[in-house]
Amino acid sequence: MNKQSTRESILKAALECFNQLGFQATTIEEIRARSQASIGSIYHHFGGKEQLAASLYIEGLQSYQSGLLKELEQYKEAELGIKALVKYHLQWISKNADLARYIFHTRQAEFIGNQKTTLKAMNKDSFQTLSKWLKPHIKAGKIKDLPMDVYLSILIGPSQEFSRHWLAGRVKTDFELASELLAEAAWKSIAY
Amino acid sequence: MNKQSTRESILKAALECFNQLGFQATTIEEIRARSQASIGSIYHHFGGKEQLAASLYIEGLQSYQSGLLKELEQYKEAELGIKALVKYHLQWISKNADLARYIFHTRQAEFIGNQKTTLKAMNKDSFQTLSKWLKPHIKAGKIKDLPMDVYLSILIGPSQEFSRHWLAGRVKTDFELASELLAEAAWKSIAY
DNA sequence: TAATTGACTAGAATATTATTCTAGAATAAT
DNA sequence: ATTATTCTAGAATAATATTCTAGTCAATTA
Repeated sequence: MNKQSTRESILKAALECFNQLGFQATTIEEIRARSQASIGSIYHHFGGKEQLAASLYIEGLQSYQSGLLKELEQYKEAELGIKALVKYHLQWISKNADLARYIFHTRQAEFIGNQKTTLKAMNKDSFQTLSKWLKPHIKAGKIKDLPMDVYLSILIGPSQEFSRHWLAGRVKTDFELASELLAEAAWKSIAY
Repeated sequence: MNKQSTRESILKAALECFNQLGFQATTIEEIRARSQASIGSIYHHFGGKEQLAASLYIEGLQSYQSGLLKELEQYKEAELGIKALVKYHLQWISKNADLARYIFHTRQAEFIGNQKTTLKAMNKDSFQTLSKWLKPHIKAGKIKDLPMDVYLSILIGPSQEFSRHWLAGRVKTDFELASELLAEAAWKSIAY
């Protein structure tokens, strides 16, 4: 009966609330009630509602990103890597639907104040790792040479868009099938 | 010296505030001050902070969507239509950066309560118009036949993703160039 | 083991902010 | 011209976030 740490309970309750009620409509009181923590604890651990939202966002994104990059680095071959990337993205979202709903539906600008720096660093980091992985394949003529930002948009955009619809419950297509189709499409869109 | 209607001033001030400070951090008082309206007027016109945000969102989206569909319907030919679609999307975003920043960065779940129905209707509507336009081209074997939701993700996703980065100021590539590249890519990704 | 320290919990007190309400001005309808 | 309706104002109130003081607990040191 290993009790969840208070901090964990608060994060969990907050995620529930934010997804169910939206950020602005969830009150600290509601989070307190659901997590069975005290107001004092919440403020001790997070400092406020915004920072709480930010922690949730950043910790979630971190878990997603690190997994993504770890996955990618297991592949040497271009096609396999690209497809794995897309599949990982979709898999992670379906396995962590609540967190994904929060992270990928959320308006970043909302809470980022202090954390802006952290976030930028994280993005830059994974951007670079990705670029580094791609470079040799571009040089080898396996995949097209486009401006990196256009590149990423073409590669990630469709999965991102699809996930958004799926999370919102607006998708009829089987997730597995879609995953295959999107991986294939991503590869086709950048392969020579 | 045709004075902007009070309602307009409020919307304008709210957009400014939401983009600059984020939804949660903007106070009614700040909107009142910037719009030079009274608290009473704000509540009279919109009913509350959430509904104000919702109106901004819905009216903006409406303007975007109707333009998009009107543009599309001018083209009979598949390739031209698809490319025009992508270009319109990007153009609209660059011409209406503030509104776009608000609409496409915003977390829908946030305020949608009452308006949920309105929004669904709008989406369904444009979804259908789009499907109808695509159908003959699919039948004619000009473009691939994929599940419609996967289809739209591939078509719209990259531009959406690129816009997000551009609006966040994270893009180095020239917007015009990117626009061409993305239109081309969109076409390639669905053409037979 | 007792004392000390720092992290953590509690919830009442306070401050901030959203919303309601009452009154009146401007505009439109009859 | 009179009446109804929409709109503007801002003070009064209610809801909510945050701070503050007083503790508890668990680890560390003397």
